[in-house]
Amino acid sequence: MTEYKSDLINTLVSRGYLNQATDIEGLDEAAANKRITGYIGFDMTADSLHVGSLVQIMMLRRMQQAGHKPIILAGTGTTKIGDPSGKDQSRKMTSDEAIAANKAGILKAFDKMLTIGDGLSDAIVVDNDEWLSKFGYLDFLREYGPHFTINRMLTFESVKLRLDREQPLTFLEFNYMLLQAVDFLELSRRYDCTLQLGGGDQWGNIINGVELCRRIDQRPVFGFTSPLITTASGAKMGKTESGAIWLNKDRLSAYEYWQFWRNTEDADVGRFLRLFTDVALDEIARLETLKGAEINTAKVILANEATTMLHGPDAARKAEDAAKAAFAEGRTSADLPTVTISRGEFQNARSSAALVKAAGLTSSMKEAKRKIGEGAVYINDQKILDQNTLHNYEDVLPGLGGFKVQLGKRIVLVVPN
RNA sequence: GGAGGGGUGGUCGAGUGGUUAAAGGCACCAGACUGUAAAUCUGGCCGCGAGAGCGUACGUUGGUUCGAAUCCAACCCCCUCCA
Repeated sequence: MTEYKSDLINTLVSRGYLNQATDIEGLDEAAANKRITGYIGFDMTADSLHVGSLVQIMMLRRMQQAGHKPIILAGTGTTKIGDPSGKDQSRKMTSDEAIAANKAGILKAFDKMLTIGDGLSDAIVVDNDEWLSKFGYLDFLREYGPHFTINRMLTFESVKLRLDREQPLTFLEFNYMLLQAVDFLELSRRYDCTLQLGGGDQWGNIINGVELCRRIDQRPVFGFTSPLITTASGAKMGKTESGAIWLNKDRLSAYEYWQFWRNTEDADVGRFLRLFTDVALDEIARLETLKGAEINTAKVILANEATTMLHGPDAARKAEDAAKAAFAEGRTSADLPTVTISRGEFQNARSSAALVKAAGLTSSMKEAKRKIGEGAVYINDQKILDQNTLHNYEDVLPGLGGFKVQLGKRIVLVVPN
């Protein structure tokens, strides 16, 4: 493997973040000689990011760890347009109010993962609405239009995908790449930002920015993208039917976040440890070689590290304890996800099926009953065979005040009040 | 504006008057096996009901018919070609 001069590039490459980069030697040189500033833009399309964006956040973190300065670009302006990259259909327009609310939610995760502030390598948050919303149409066209040819724009993956599939690509979306290119130019001027990072699907958008900076300001800037992270079995990471793995606590509890990492496939453990934790490379190399059931210790480390980084050490420890109690020792801990139900609805008892449904483990009574029939349900560690078994409120677990309701490996504490 | 094609369950995609809650694939959930893994096998996968069954559902709204996702009309949306 090539040795790079800078800590930053060495780290990014050796931990598996490199997919493509423009002039990596030039970037390496720059990063070796001075503090550089790099940014990643985030869409404000939901009120929380999910693990799909975690690689991106980690890259900013790696920059910070290496003493460089990360910029978190909140894409309020660009979200008003909608990035067509990697999507075979247009997104619905998001209202301005929703975008503002989403921004607040999304920024919470960055507080945990990065140091944000005024220090030399502290991250800063910038919003592209600041400049994008100020352009007049004619001014914008005259200023930037001449630097882009339709011929070239048509060659980009995001555009070709739509055209090939005969899916509509609106003029609105077609403009997205110009706006992102202008973002890079603005950031390079305002903050001396010389690096844009992003996911693999951002390559086209990024090189447009790199080229724009060179054409207009003759300023050499760099682009760097990460690979799309899939699991060893080929699935897109972090998207299950039961819901995305959200980064915000109010969307997904620390316990469930911990469980997500704990359930990593064997074949992914090493790669994920490198990407998503700060564990040293030689230690990871050792953990990877664990065979059979022993690799579970590596998964626990992965879960603990990842959860600590996002939700803090206390949350991680509680999640680990709760999991250990539930799976290894058959105990029940108060740190399991909790659902409250109202006693009023039922006089003195609830059926097993009703508890499973109330716990949110199934979406309907019907399904709850089915699962009971399959022998998948345990309540207070008793296997339930009859869906009509009644559970009196007096039977809640002492000390916890709730029923432990388990469907497969998912466990929820259902507390009547 | 003109001509043609199309809108089916989470998704892809069959079905063109009754045997269709709607084939099949994927995704997803659970069980078995295990190590809270993968692979494999099994079951499930609109809702309510213990069940017979009932209620909703094939872009929308009406209509024809004993009976429609399937036929007709109007409307909405999408695609292709032409202007």
